[in-house]
Amino acid sequence: MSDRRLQILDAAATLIAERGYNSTSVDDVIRGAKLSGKSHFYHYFRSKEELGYEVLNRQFERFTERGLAILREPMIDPLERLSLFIDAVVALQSERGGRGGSPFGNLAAELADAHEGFRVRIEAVFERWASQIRSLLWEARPQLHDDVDAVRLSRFIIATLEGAVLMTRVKRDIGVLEGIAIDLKRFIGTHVRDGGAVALQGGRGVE
Amino acid sequence: MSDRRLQILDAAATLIAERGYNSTSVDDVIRGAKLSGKSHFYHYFRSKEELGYEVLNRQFERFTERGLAILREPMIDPLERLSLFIDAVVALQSERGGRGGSPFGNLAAELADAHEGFRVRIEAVFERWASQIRSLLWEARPQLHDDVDAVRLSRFIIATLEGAVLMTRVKRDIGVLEGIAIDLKRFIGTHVRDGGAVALQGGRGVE
DNA sequence: TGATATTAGGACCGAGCGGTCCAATGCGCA
DNA sequence: TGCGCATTGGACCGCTCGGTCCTAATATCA
Repeated sequence: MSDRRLQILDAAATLIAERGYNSTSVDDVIRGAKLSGKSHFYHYFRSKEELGYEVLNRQFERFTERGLAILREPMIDPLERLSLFIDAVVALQSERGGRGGSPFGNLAAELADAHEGFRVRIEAVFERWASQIRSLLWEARPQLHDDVDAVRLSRFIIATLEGAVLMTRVKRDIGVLEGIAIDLKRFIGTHVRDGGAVALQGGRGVE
Repeated sequence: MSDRRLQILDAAATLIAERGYNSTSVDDVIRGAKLSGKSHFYHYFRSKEELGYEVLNRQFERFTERGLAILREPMIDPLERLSLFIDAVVALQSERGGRGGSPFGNLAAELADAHEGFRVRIEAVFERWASQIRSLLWEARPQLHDDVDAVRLSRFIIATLEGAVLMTRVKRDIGVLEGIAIDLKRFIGTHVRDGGAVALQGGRGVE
């Protein structure tokens, strides 16, 4: 992948995260990536749609490196990994200063009904994310109650995190996400055999 | 409020829920509400922005009538009301066939960072919603553990529901929302003194 | 009947959109 | 030196956008 292509992708990713796909014009991307003109952009991408697809892929790659990687750390207890992963999501959002929500959730809300091509790609992203959590839960199954439904629990975790990031954006208050993260860990703890006191810190109401 | 105004508001609400605010043109609204032309529309609304604000208000009014009303039913046990409210959210989304997510969540994702006017209005909507849940939790406090944080729990409920509706939209599968609703009730149940077996049905893993 | 809103309908505006095309540069490499 | 590619820069296209303006037709009620 050429440098310029990555440069365009990064500029577009930032803009789309801030303003959404439709409200980010190709001219905005050109300005953001400091290209010389339209022809320069269309030298690298066939269309704005293609750009959008690749931005989504790249955002997921980044998320895989900076967030999901924690789920696969082999030396850490699986449930603690899950806790660290939730912390990482909070930290990632904190870095952005509350603005610019989840790159997936944003596109989902904007395009899920309007653009089938994006919908299926976003669905695939969430599925890959969920499958990572599922395999972690599988790894942790000796510590969990027998009747834990990994599919349902993984969806619950993702939905809650996505919703929490959205609320944080609206209220411009990272504390919202932090509080929900604590409660989410508590909920996961209720699936653990001994009550969840081991790996998932944060008892009821403890800040 | 004149009939025509309401007609425009309803048409716009449907379109904006489906396609978002930016992707709904004034001409679309005119076609949807069967107006004769632009001047006819601008006879009732000063701008598209004003229309958007009033659509948001109207959506919240509708949600107050059809959803939040359950939270205030005086003859039902508060925790059971909360359960019924969650069921109502599921039913509302089910009616829409999985498409068209939360009218608030959609606008939030699309406009929270880009348009301050919308952001503060959406924040107010979520705050009013949260306050209804808080006062219900206050009512239910004899049944709850002493250390339940009503502010945090109400935010958790809203975030999870919003996230779940979004996931349902992406996967086009109402079962996602139904599963998360069950888990959400279970989580609320963990805040109840006797273990939550009374008002909130649905034990662990029971479908 | 006449005065007054409301409704209808279309022409028009400046701006931005995604996208195409073209001509002129640099710039390394055989 | 000359070939080929990346880069620069701008003109241009058809279309849609939010919004304005102006003129009739139609309903309402004194």
